[in-house]
Amino acid sequence: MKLATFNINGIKARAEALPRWLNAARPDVVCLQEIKSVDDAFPREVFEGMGYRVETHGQKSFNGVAILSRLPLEDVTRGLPGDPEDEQARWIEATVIGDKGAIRVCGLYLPNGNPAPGPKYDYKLAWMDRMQSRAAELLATEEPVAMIGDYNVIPQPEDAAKPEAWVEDALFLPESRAAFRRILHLGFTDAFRACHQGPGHYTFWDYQANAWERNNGIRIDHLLLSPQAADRLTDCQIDRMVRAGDKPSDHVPVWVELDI
DNA sequence: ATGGCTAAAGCATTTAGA
Repeated sequence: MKLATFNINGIKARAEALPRWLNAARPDVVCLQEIKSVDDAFPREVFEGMGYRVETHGQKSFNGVAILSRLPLEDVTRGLPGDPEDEQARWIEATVIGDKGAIRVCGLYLPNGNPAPGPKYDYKLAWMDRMQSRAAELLATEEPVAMIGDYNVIPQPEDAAKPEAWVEDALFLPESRAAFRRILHLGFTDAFRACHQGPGHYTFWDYQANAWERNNGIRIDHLLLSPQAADRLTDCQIDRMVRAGDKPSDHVPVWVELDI
């Protein structure tokens, strides 16, 4: 099963680039972030025509997540538990039925949190606390689980081309990184780091200041696997050249191959 | 502190991203 995450930065703006990548990469399942669309405006027919089931959790203008799957989906749920007041569309879950078994897939768009300190940063940390609770619940099932998406966290200095530029940013502050590690240390595996070590691996390049041309990137899109999923991991790659295409998102896809 | 760019809402400019 090929499972991918891709922050597309607007479904309308990616009307050409997203189908182009799907046709080339042929993922079985992809979790999308920042669809920036209400559910009714999502062009589901385009993807249904390519053989994908479409499940969206959108809102007007900002945020919004979705799951596209060529495999059957069961028990789709929308929203991160723990705060009934939270109206931001950043979390969707579904059980994907693979050839050899099932996996619970969570698609997430973790809050940016800038400027820090401030209410947006407080929201980010509170959201990560809620995510940790949900992650612990899912681990307790002892089933394969993948939590994949835009985490808006740079885990380590080697995950940024210029770490010194991020020291006061919500993506790299010690509190953000500690909250990320608390989730990881419940027992999840960072799929990319299980397959690749060292610096120079990024998933986001700013549109400004020729960041792509200078390879001034950061690694903030992650796939975290429960032990039962990590045991089935055979490959993980960043599709970095998508950033060089026409009208690209500022993020690129990251995918895993799982023997499920 | 800002932000050289991009997207969305909506029609001029603001908000948000990271």
